[in-house]
Amino acid sequence: MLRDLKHAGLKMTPQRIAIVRQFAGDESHPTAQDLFERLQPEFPTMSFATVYNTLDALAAAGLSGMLRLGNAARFDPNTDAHHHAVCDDCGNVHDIAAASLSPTSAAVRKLRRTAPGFNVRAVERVYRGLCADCSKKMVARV
Amino acid sequence: MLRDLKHAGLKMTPQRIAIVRQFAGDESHPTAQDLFERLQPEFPTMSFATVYNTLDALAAAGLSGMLRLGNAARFDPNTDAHHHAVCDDCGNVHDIAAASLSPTSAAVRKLRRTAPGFNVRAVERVYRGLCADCSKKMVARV
DNA sequence: CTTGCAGTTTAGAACCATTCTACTTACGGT
DNA sequence: ACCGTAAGTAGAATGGTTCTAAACTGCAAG
Repeated sequence: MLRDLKHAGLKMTPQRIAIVRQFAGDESHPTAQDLFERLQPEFPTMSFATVYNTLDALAAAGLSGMLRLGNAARFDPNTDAHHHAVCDDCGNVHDIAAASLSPTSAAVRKLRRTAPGFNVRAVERVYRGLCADCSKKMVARV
Repeated sequence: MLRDLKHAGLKMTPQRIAIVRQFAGDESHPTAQDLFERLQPEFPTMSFATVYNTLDALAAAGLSGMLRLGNAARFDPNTDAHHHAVCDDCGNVHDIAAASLSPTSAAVRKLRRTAPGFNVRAVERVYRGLCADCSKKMVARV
């Protein structure tokens, strides 16, 4: 990811390197707040704007994505096509591999009927339910 | 919807009646701000909290849903199973009818593989692309 | 019809996430 | 080493949502 950052013509500042190190490979879909807090010890003077600027730059370079499920935006370093499974109870988000986000021809046909003229680019899915841990807790609670 | 409100054991206040009147059947997926502004002329003293409280009550009674696509939450009075098509350009959201939000057996099988233990309840889809109007504009712009 | 009270509304403050601003700093090409 | 400019900083500003404490009001029971 660092290599890609450089390749995208972005300057390699210590802050960016630290953010990327913290972010790349993180599957917890952290918020800006999360990343900011984790970097506090190393960069006590870092500003929120830097976290947002860097995440925006990564997104603009196609190196990361964003996800909105609650009040706060969650950032996602996984650039492979994938969907998300969200736990109704704890709110944790898991990645679900997908072959592709491109609409299937069946989806295109359906949209032609229900939303004529809409030009689909991608189809995202959110699976809602209970994650493994919370499913167990629910059983225990009864 | 008003009947359902009463049936859900909620008090019929003038504010709630006005909100429901404004909201029911609205396919624009309004934000709290939108509804608040539309009700200003009729209820100049109404508070934001009332709009949120009422929308929360409706959601709790299963009479409406919520959707998070940008900074602001959008509310959705359509309780039929459906997905959403979001325009990349103008941000407008259209409903796409769906037979059901229950996971297909294929989806359940896939999740068993990629997220073992996750207990799916519903599958929501977001179709991203350009709406009919914006598609036209894009063509015109070239 | 009156009463009581739990559920509602209100204004405004508080809170959180995000963006903006004006300024300083420092990466990286020459 | 120098310079231009991209990036970082602190803090204020903005926008959305929730909270609080006090006043009000449907509505069920008398």
